[in-house]
Amino acid sequence: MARPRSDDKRAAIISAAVRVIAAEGLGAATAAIAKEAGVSNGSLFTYFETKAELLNHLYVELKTEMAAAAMVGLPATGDIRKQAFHMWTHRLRWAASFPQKRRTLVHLGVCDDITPASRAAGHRAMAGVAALLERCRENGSMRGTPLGFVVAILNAMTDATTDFMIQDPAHAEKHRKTGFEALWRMIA
Amino acid sequence: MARPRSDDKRAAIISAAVRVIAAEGLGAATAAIAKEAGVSNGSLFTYFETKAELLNHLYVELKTEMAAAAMVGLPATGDIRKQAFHMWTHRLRWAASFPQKRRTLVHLGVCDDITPASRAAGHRAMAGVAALLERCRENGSMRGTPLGFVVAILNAMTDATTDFMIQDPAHAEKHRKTGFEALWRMIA
Amino acid sequence: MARPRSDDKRAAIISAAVRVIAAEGLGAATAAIAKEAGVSNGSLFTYFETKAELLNHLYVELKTEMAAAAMVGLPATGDIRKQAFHMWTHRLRWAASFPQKRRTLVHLGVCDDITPASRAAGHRAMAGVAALLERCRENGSMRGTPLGFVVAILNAMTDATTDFMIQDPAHAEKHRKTGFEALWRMIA
Amino acid sequence: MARPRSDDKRAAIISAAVRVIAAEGLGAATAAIAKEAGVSNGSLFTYFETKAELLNHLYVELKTEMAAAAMVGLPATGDIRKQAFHMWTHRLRWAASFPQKRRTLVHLGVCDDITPASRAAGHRAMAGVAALLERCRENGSMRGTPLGFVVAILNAMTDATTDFMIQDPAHAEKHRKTGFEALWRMIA
DNA sequence: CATGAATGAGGCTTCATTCAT
DNA sequence: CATGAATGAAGCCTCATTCAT
Repeated sequence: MARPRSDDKRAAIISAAVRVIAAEGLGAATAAIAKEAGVSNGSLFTYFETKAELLNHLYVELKTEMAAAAMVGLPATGDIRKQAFHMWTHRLRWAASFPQKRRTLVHLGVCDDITPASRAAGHRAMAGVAALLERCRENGSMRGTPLGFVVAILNAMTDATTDFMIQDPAHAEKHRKTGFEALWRMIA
Repeated sequence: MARPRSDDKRAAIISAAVRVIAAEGLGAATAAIAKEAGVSNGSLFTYFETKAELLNHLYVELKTEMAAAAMVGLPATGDIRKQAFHMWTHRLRWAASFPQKRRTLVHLGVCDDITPASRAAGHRAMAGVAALLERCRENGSMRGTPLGFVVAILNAMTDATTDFMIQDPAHAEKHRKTGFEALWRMIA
Repeated sequence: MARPRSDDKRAAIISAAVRVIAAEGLGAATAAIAKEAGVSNGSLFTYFETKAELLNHLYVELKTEMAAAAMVGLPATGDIRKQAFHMWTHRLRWAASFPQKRRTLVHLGVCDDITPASRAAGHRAMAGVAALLERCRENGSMRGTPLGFVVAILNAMTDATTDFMIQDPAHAEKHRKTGFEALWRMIA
Repeated sequence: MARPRSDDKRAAIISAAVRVIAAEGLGAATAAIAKEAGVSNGSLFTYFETKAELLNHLYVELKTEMAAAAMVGLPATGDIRKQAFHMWTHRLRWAASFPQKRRTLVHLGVCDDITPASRAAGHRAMAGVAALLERCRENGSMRGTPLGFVVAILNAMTDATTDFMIQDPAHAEKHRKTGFEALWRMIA
């Protein structure tokens, strides 16, 4: 039944795209991505019909991975603050562990080619995070405001903290804590 | 490095660039910008030797304008919280009044062509804001952390709040206040 | 040169090619033809080693079919004018009944990939028509000129008449007759 | 006022297109045309925004030139048959003198990129020819039929005759006459 | 200096054909 | 043999930048 479409190759393209886009920005040539993936120029287009489609998949995939990383191993029960800190820590750890992924995600966040559908998928991926956040703020100062706003603030805080951890890696650990305290003061 | 004749023309190019980049992203063609500015194709390059140079000037100019807008009419004396709120309000107002400038600035924030020198200039433009912030947090919970971190958080909060005011304009006023309260809880 | 298994599949490809080329011109992708034929991408190339080969077969086949259609049911004896009119009518009817075939044939008539051999085969397929024409003109004004020229004129007249019947279908019947009278005046 | 758009260059592109398309068909690469015209790749697109636009201009230009050639030096008065023969002769002479132009025109006649507007312009260019034809047939056997049909027949006859003159150049002169007699019998 | 034509290096995508399954 | 993924050479067109006028 012919050579089946290879999941490996698809994954190779996606991960090559992360590397190349992190290095060159969204202007990165599809040819460069294909080469980095060890795949022919045209093959890229059997996996993604269009550069925009590749970008959209990348966006959803990275956002999903990030959200999953944030929630992995979350203690099912226990102090809500502890849970929130777990999420915060894991999300920052992901950003620190995969700086190219994060950088690419930042690029994609501003990219005009990302469709509303992809943005929506990104939001859905964050559902778990949002739910956790909801419980954090349900008795706190932000109890009245739309959850979306709180999520936006979380994202912004995460980005700022990450940026600063990268700029000043010597005190990364401390910045992580400071960031969380600030966040907690805000929402709880 | 003779200064080109017309400052008007230069300004026209910059403001055209804002409009075109807001609409089309950083991929906007220099020719499109020139046309929007009512200037010839080639003239653009007598005012900016390179597209990258134009982008850098744009970045610094917008960042400076934004910072200035935030500080304009700041009551010289009086309650620090009131001053901070003034700054917060004016900065958000600027973002709301010039959505294209804001959008362009977001694009430029992620652009690889912006040099470290330009980023530094952007920081310098924010000196007044930073000083105000310093006074806000000098007795607060974030007293120990680098000022840069606090500035980063302010920027992130501003962006998130602006995004949400745009998404949900019906309650823009309320979001502005909510955002400020959250910010204040964090840093003061 | 083992004959491939399925004559059906071969026929499916040919008839798909007619449809696709009629719609998209000679630039039609082999993949599109294969898909329309319900056959895999690669299979097309076990039936026709090359796109050019497919086009050549198509050319000969259509030309042959057209010639056969023109001669089918030709009264063996009787008035030569009546025979000629029969041929004329049937040929036009074929063109009207299979507009895609005709359109494709027109495209192929100008295609650089059609070999002299294929053109020759096309001529051979027209032998019956040519013989009939020979009898038409043997006592007429064109008695001295090469038969090939007369055939060329017949073809040209057929094309022009068909074009006009398509353009102005309300009077198709009348145009057919007008065309034949004109032809007859010319050659008989 | 900058280098003005050069009519020479434009003409060079058009005539290069004729040569290249005559040789390679409509699949000819724009790059090949540009090279043949002694012009850069991209320059072609300052003169014709699109390959299709080039093709359309080519079509109208060639059709117009052909029609003009047919009518040039037409005796204003005198025998209508003589006038028709003059037109016939000059048109065939044009086809013989510029075989590449004719060949390209044949290609373009079947090209899907030629717009209805261009076809209409082509018809307009043939207005003089059509008027002459009208006078030829006004008392003849085709007096009742639409002029468009008669024009179509003329074109078809011209093409057939040209083809045959090319195939059998030894008797070109004779074929021209034979063709005209046949035409005259048909329409007059 | 202003203008806009000229340049040519790429960029994205398509496609005939090959080849692993 | 059938299948459809793989390949990579083009193709069309865009664009930053240069240069003739």
